[in-house]
Amino acid sequence: MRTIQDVARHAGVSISTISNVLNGRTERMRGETLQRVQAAIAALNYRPNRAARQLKTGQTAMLGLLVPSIANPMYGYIAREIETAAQELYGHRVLLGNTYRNKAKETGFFDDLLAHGVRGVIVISSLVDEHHFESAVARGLVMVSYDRRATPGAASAIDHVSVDNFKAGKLAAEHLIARGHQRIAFATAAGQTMSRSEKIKGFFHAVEQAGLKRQTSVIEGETDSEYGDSEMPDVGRKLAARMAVDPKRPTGIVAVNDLMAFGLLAGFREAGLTVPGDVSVVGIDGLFLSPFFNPGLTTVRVPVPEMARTIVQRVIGRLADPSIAPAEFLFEPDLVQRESVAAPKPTKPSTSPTRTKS
Amino acid sequence: MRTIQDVARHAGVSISTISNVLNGRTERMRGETLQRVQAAIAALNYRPNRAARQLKTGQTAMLGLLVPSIANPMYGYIAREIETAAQELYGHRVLLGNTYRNKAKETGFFDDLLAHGVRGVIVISSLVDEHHFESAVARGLVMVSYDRRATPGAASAIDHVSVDNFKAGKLAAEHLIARGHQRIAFATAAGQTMSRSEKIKGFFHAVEQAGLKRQTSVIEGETDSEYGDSEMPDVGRKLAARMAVDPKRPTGIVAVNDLMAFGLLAGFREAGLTVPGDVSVVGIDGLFLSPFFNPGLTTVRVPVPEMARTIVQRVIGRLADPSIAPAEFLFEPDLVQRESVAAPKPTKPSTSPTRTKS
DNA sequence: CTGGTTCGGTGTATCGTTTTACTAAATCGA
DNA sequence: TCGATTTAGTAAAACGATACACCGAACCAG
Repeated sequence: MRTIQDVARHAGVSISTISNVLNGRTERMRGETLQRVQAAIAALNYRPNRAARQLKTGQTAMLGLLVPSIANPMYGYIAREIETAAQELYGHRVLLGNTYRNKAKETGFFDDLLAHGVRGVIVISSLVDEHHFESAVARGLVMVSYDRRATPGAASAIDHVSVDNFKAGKLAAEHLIARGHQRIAFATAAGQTMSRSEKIKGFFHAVEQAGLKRQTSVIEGETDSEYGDSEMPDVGRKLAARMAVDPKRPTGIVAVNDLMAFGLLAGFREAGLTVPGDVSVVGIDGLFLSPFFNPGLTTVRVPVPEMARTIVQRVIGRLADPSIAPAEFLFEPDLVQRESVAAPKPTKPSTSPTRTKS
Repeated sequence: MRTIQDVARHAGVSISTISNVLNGRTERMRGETLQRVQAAIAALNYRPNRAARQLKTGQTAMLGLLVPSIANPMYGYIAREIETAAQELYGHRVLLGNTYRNKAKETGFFDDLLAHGVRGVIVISSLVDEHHFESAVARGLVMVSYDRRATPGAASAIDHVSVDNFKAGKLAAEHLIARGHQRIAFATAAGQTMSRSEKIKGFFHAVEQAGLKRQTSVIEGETDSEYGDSEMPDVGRKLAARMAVDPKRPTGIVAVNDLMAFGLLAGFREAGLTVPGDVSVVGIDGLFLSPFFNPGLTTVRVPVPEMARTIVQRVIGRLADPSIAPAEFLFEPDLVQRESVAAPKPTKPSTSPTRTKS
């Protein structure tokens, strides 16, 4: 590897001059000198040593990205958009860490980022205890969090960019209600996270507006899905098996996310029920795989690319100007209809068949 | 952030001594001194500055990981296993880059790794031209490649760890043949990659053994799937639509990967065909989502966690000892049976119905 | 002619470590 | 008791960049 010294020698100028052109201070020199320096850089194929630069300036063009598990296709999608935006828009690289929703792993990641001189970090986490976040911020990290609303009232040191989960839950429930469902449920994994409870609030809001409150419920999987990927469809499948044997089961279900919806689909099928014939299901996320399931999954889509751009722009922006105050950004989800929702079968066979036909 | 100076002052020793304990040279000092230093480190919550250390030693505990798209669940899975192994087994962090199978992006990633002082890189790529890999190795990178066989004969500067793709294709075809299929096909995207052609060779090997060669074919999607994720199921869906209208279509299909198989499933369903009733399909990969499709996808599983550990162990090992020669590692895939394969329907309706019932 | 400004650069301390000498004190063998 | 070792630790020169303070020459107004 070439050093700034080599370039200086090759161009016949001092290293200060090289450094000046490297950092855009070209107004201080003759065009001819600039040319010579640039020629030397090109000739030697010189790239500044980032470690040296970082040691001196304390800055590095790297961002940390912490996800529960990159094997979860939703996080993979978000990560791809974030990495691409960071790279193409701002020339930053990203350091990835899987946390498995484990606090020690998250803390360890922050330690390493700090040690590596990385000052900007994007976190996707749903740990309820966010104390270690605040302490990481106190130690100098600029943090933006995905899909994790600020605790209302509490002034946060962290940017929050999330989808409007309340609206997502509401949209899903309203869709079921509009199709005529009266007994609906919200299916989720055990354990509360902020985004989950927002979705549930929105879901109940729609239900109450329709006067259906007494007939609706929240159904929780037996275990929390620790990583948020492989286990999630499994809890959906088990939930469906449980519901299938209940004669008073809901006719329409909104799943906390698409992965759970996929599991629900499989579970109902295995129990001999058809979707949407016997039961309707709507997901939340809008995974690229959802149209390929059978039936194609109706789901509430999260605008991932726009959110990713905002996230990256916030970290970089606040890194450059620390006086910018943390803020909260909310994005609008929208419903995409496919084949997993239909009108419910009439509740009692004794009801006049004309009502069904109307 | 504390520096080694602060610790030295706090412990009442020189910075050399601190550095010595940091680097395990504890045999050169009294136990009492060691204790004092450790206490000081703990008291100040000191972490060595990696940039400074790297500037001095030229080493950094970071690995590069280059994937076509982290939104592809298969790459997400591999990435998770690699990151976890690197972190837990060797304390290394990973720098992620999406390449979109674009040569300029790959080259740019190598440049940045070098500039950041990262010397070990893991690449998942299927670009046919591997010249830029060799040149990156020449510039000092230690590289291990996933699922990309070495070009036979040519001594490579790169480690290759892959699944036995020949066997994967063979296993899939044999399964179809064992179930009685006589007219089978291999479905792939346009564009050749090494792993694709190995799979096809294995596929044909099985077909020839069974004497079925004349009736079997390779069916190519119209466009290459540029990223390897969202587009892949789409080409499968279109392929299925095309096949569905062909009266002499194959009764059994092996898909180049699970994502394409998912698309095939959806495409046949939309065309009014049932799987496995009208046509059987088997995938390759063993994605965690494959059991949740309808029907559950029969697929050839690749042993990702074991491969990930080998990959990481190779980079780290060769980084530590440059005299180790690059090698090739082949892993065995295995078939996991689910519901997407059945015996074919009898070819002609005029055939005695007793055969069908038997 | 002279003092002040630009212009076009350069010298060098510094960032936080690592590591190769080097040294003062203690111990030891004969 | 003396020179040689060993023990326990330290001094200081890098690593490759940045940026502040400086400097000589040319120019210019009065």
